Amino acid sequence: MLTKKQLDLLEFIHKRVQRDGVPPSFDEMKEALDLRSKSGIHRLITALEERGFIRRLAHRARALEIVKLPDALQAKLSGVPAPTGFSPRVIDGDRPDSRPAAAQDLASSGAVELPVMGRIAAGVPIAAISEVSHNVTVPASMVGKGDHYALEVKGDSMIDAGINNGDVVIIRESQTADNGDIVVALVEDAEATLKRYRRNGNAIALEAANPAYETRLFRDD
Amino acid sequence: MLTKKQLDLLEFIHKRVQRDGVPPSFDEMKEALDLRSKSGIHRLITALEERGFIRRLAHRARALEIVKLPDALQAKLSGVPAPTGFSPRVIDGDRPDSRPAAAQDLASSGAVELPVMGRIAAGVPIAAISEVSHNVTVPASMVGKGDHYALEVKGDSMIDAGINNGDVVIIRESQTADNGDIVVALVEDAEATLKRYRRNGNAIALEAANPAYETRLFRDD
DNA sequence: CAAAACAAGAACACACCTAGAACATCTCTA
DNA sequence: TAGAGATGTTCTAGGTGTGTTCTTGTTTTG
Repeated sequence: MLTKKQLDLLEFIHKRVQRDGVPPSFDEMKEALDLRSKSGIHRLITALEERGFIRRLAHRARALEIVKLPDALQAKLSGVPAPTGFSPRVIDGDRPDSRPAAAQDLASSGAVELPVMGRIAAGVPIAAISEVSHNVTVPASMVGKGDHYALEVKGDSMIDAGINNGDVVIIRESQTADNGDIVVALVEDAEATLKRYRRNGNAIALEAANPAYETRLFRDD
Repeated sequence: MLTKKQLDLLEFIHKRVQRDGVPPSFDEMKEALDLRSKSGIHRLITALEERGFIRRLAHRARALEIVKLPDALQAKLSGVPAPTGFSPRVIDGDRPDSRPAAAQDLASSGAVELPVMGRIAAGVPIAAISEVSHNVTVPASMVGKGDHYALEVKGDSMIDAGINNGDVVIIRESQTADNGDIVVALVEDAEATLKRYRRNGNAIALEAANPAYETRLFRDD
């Protein structure tokens, strides 16, 4: 999936994040790969992003994040013997309730099972999400790193973003959101809606992707 | 499932990814199989992709990835009858004995694998559908009775029906269509488009779900 | 606010790569 | 044994990956 250079760069980024907790700048990557120019790095980064290995924010310093590692690299870095090797990693028996072990099992066969946590309003808010209603199986390619779950969308407020009434959306759990991300917004602990997130100073805007709905503004807290 | 040549190639690719972390180029594969031309490799790769053993990005160097290994190869390489695909990011090794491969895993977990037969234009027609480009795994609940396949939608002509550019649609093969059904229309044996079907007497209308596109009318035959 | 740090990307050169048509064999299987 | 499919080969076309130099514009920081 990746060329040698791309793999090298990914490995370097990963090491730096491990060591410093901060991704390297283009200049540092340039040095690491022994290049004389940053624009080569720029293209490699673009290629990695295109292939889904990293995520990035445009025009932001060091704003990149490793989404997944290729199998080869993962084996190498973790010291775990090669995949075909016999590698019984025992997982403790405690299955975290809402994240079924099935999800992991299936990953190897191109599919992942995710819990559907009920419905969410894209227009009018609905009671907050809590219970697992059932599971759906989705292609593994839809799922990146981290914990995920699914929600059924009710309403049409995100229609311009290609999210229709009745669609099932896959949500990645995260502690942060970037401007323009579509997020599950939990407002006043009671209503959960799907909105586009935009922050401006200490104001937060939740926009619908449908002109018929208004943007809602909130204060920082 | 695979011919000898296909299996050989798959084995070679697997070994190289294991060793280098980087998949081989067509040229390297050509050497490995002792061929004088890369186009033979091209066909083998296509065959492997069609059968779901590898995934690939078009027009990208070395952009291929092994999705699964046939049982025979797996046993051979590991010396141990491994239960799943070879992907290491999965927790393997703690399975109740040998569950063969993807097919069964999926069947028991509410998922079905369907072939993606290329792209279809929702706006402008595209050459008729024929070849399998890769497979997708979908929830079993999306699939009813009969044969199904998948198509990737290109264009926006069905946007009002909730079908967006880039969506993958699941098609059920059928000999008949009712008024209002969305069908894959094969017109004059050359163009395949996604349209809403409507019959009136002996005239057939193919409507797009986007006011920007015109309804096309055909005679019965 | 200005300087320093950074990301984006155009343009050029060159090696490396993928896509696919066309034709001849060869090998199974109905 | 005919037909379909798999393979081997040759040839052609065109796109990609990388290294380099320079320029432009944005963001972060002191």
